Amino acid sequence: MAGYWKIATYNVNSIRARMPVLLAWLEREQPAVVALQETKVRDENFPHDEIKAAGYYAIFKGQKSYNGVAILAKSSPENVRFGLDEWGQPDEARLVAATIDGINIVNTYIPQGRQAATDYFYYKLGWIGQMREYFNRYYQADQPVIWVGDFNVAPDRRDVYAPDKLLGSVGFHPDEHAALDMVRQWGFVDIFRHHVPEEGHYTFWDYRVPNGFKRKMGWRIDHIWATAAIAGHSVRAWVDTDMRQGPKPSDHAPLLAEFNWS
Amino acid sequence: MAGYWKIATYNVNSIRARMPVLLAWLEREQPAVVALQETKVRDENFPHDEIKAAGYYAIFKGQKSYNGVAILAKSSPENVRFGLDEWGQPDEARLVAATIDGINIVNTYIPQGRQAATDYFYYKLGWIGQMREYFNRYYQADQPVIWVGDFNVAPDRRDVYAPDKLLGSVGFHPDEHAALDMVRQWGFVDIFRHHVPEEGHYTFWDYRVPNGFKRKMGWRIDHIWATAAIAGHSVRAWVDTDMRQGPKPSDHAPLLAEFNWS
DNA sequence: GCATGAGGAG
DNA sequence: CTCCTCATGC
Repeated sequence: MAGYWKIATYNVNSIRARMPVLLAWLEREQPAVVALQETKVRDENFPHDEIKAAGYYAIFKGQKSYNGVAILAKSSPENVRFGLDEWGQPDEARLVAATIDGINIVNTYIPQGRQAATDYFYYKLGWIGQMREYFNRYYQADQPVIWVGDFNVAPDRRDVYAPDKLLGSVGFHPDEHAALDMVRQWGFVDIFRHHVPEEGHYTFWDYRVPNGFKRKMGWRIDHIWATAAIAGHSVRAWVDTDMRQGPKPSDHAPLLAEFNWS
Repeated sequence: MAGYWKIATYNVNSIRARMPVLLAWLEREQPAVVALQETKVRDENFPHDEIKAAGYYAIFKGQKSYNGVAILAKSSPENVRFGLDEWGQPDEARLVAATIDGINIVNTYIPQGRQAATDYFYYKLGWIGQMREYFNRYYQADQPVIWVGDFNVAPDRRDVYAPDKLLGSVGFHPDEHAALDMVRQWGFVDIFRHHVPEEGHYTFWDYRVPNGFKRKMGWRIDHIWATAAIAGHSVRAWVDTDMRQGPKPSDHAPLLAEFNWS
């Protein structure tokens, strides 16, 4: 519906490889805010001009090969912040925050974790845990805050294609669920789940699973979470799988939500 | 003109990367014979089906990454031969010969030579020298023979954008000229030169020269040479630079010649 | 600059 | 399967 304030999160898996798809989708969808993850590009190579020509401000922090986050917005972002803590982490290219249209946006690309019971996995759990401190440090739970991004965690059985088989694997592990739940309890509502209780809505399909998208072998690991102050204004949420039909899709699909917010 | 027998030579710089451009051009130009160089593909990955669907027989010999030659033809190729000598050279993916419509076609991708006074350069000179023996071994100079391909040599001052500056560099070196002239004297006419005496007609523009094509900084290193038996039937010859305007052009443009030959 | 492959990652 | 970097060739 025109007039609603719309936010999207989209793991592009390389913004440079995804530019034709991304620009066509921005043109069509016109969200007020787009949170991008895995831009995989150094800041000096970020396609700022093309984004600007599409009508968006862009704030971004990247590195070569891995990670990289950005926020695109029709209004100018304020209070821009990068990284999980104040003293610039090893991977500050995983979090970008800004205030846009009076709403506090936090966009994260949470570490993938590789394998349960590895250092990578414990690093991921610790990273998630620090998000609660992050929200405590910068916001209050009665403010309008939207936490979006690739969380690399599917919260419950409805969010993976084979919950019994996958339980305990990275992305659908009890420890991840516990860690994420601690952050949720700071004051978030899973906006997609709020509107869509049914199972089988995914945002990610592993390239290595043959025909994973067609066979509906996906994961819901990208999320839009909001505090009560704004969750009450949410109108709908959905996964945009259109671009998965076209050429050169990302392994993720965009997740969108609309709010009746001036 | 419809009815003329048309041959083309085209260094595709990877046939797989060039398929969209190549197919559109075949559809438009419909040559009887097309000699391709630098296909850069192993035989098992040669796009045989698409070529066949375009109405062409294909004979090819490739290797991974480098070299690779092919002949596409509307009529079935006979007496097919690969490599410079009978006992399968290290780089047999540089020469393919066949008889098509009664005309003996030899398609070569002559070594580039890298730097004057290196082993690579002397290898190139030796390779060119062996071409005279090759023609002696398989043909007689009064037969219809067409030698086409990327010779990696610009024969005279009209064939490079800066003859004074470039004289002595690889591709425009007196030793290359002498070697090539020995083969010419076996019995060949440079068909393009026969029709177009003017300078400044090129078939190759180094990708590394910024805007080389626009600035006309090219080389005429692709050739169609024919014995008198068939040179006398040649009607015209030209470089097709159309595809250089479109997306993803090769660093070479196709060279074409027409003959009034049944 | 534009191709190729190898090796690493997810 | 689809990205990345790096090395290599022209």
